[in-house]
Amino acid sequence: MGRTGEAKPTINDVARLSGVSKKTVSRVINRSPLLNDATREKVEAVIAQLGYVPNPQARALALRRNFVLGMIYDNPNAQMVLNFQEGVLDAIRDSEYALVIHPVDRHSPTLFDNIRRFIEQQRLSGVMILPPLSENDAFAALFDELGCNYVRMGSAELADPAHLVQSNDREGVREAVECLIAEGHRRIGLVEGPEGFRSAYERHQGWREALEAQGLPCDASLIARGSYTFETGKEAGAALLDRDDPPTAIFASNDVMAAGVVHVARERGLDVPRDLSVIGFDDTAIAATIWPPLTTVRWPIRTMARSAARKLIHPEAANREQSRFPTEFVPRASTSRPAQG
Amino acid sequence: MGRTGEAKPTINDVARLSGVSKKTVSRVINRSPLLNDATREKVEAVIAQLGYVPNPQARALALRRNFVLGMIYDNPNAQMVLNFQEGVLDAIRDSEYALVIHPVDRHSPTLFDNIRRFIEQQRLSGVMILPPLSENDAFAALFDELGCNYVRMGSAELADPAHLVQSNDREGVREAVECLIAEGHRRIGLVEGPEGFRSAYERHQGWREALEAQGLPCDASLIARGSYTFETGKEAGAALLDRDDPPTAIFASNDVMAAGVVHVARERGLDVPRDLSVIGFDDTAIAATIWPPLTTVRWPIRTMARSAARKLIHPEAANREQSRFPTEFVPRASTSRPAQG
DNA sequence: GGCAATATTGACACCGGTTACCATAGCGTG
DNA sequence: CACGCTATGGTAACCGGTGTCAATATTGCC
Repeated sequence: MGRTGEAKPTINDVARLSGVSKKTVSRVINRSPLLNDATREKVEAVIAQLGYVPNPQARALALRRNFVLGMIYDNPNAQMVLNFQEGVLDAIRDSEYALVIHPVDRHSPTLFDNIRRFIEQQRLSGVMILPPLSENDAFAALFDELGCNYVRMGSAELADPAHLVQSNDREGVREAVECLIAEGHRRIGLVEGPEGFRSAYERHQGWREALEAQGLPCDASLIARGSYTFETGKEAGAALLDRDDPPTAIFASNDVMAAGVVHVARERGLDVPRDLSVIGFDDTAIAATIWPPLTTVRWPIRTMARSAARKLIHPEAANREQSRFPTEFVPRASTSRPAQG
Repeated sequence: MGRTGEAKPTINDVARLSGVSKKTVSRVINRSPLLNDATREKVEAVIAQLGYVPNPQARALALRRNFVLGMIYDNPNAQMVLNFQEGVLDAIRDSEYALVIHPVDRHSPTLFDNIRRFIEQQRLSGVMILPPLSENDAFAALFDELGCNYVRMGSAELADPAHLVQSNDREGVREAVECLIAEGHRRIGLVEGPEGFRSAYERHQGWREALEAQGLPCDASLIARGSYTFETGKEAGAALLDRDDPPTAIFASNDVMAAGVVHVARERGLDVPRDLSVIGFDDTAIAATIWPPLTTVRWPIRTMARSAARKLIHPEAANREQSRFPTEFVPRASTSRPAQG
């Protein structure tokens, strides 16, 4: 076993002690099939005795590839980012890959330089880009230019399916809003996500499709915009509730904003769900944590992350694997039939 | 600028094009002082022209050190983990360092092997260990054995101050509980954290010290244990509220459990804070998000993370830098005077 | 037993940087 | 003008792995 403080054993030490060449040791490490069992066992014994572990930097240099995946994001939602990280780690567990993370500020003027430097310096074998960054086609161009493999997480049809893992937000929202309609709601508000977000657009469309399918109006006064934060959820919720004719139900484009809507309803003495039904999106931890527990739409972040990581690790298999994942409606206690009237 | 798909330029290309030796290019990269300005400028021009970026793997191999920091954790609290990641990234921004993350399951029987493999394989320049993992002295021994630099994030006095960044949880809790007492509360419950957690112990002691200083009883029936999750917070809260003589205020050892307490109080028709005051710990996003906004104690995770990363990057400076950080009381709306009676 | 075919193994260059040490140029001196 | 010094730059070896290809050992077969 490795002794404290001493230099780590190298492939040369193993070769010398087992009386074979470096190359043979290398073959043992890489499980080359053209190798005598006796030799293999002899070398493996020495490896175990020395506690030898191959140096990943040397390997990366010789192979001209680095067993490191990168994750680039700028996301207000901690739980989502963490779920994603977990999913990636599921995929690389027990492999030689590692995950380096690179959060950025998407409003920074140096964003592109920042990402370029990150990619050039680290020479990753691939990167995953989370929304909303992933919605920007300019990044795809940058990664192509840098010769860096990448996968974008998206919520909609984007250009290049080989570099994409997506969920079907639109259908998920439509299903959720249809449930509200089925329960008798007729005025259903929308707290939509920020301008320029693909996910915001898709969820908006899901809401619209559900209403239009039932011949219900989708007028603009039923829509308020937030920016995926709790505070803006409160503001948007307040704007909708200020109408003369407030909605009896509100769909918010993410859980955090939905929590803001619940919050502001409460401040105004409204009971959720009796006076107002609320539905969120994401099914992050907050959904089950607030009172009342939030009805929401879950998208399988962790599963998608696993898939994204696998695409980077096994590029050949990339195009075979499913890359569109269904969402799931999660009914909880923040929705009910509307109060009559 | 780097052209798409082509092999990246190496130090040899730069040397050839600028008509000097590799070594001279290396000197330029490393800003060696014994170098003619004319030569330097010539080489720098070629570097810019080629878009040359040194290969970090080759560097790591030659220098026998890897510019990568690791972060090991098993934490139920997403916001805390993310804040920590942000802090580390503050510290390594604009440097050549990268951060790799390694979440683990602390109940896994293979935990030690898992961490050992991670360290041996990645050859990091240092790792940061988050609570509750950081409270286990066996890890420190493991890292010492592996010759891996490390910093433990702790909430209490631990063995080795050079490898430790801590916050003063006990004082923070004492201050918070003293505020409750000052408002007139006399029966103050404690939802403590899981057995074996140093942070749980320290926060428990803070509660106890505050009560004892005022001569108030701290009997065991005022204590219920959770495991830092929302569900167990609900259960512990329910246990305390089931007393014949329920507390008028409850301190929960983290925000998530505090949210659970608020939740269960609500289920029983109690109004927070009128019928029950609740204080949490951490000041993660959930604190401001639930209703009513939670009074809590903030520990400066991000600042501490920055400090931890700096300790790993500049080991010489490690012992000079402050390594005990104060907490801060954050009053919000979940506390008030007790209802009389 | 001799030979070709095949299974194993080794020698050596190379990946892209670094360090140790040497060579040369420019310059002041005796 | 030979000499020694400093400033600068080059050469070669090395970090710890990998690929190529040739060398050797073993085996099957006549």
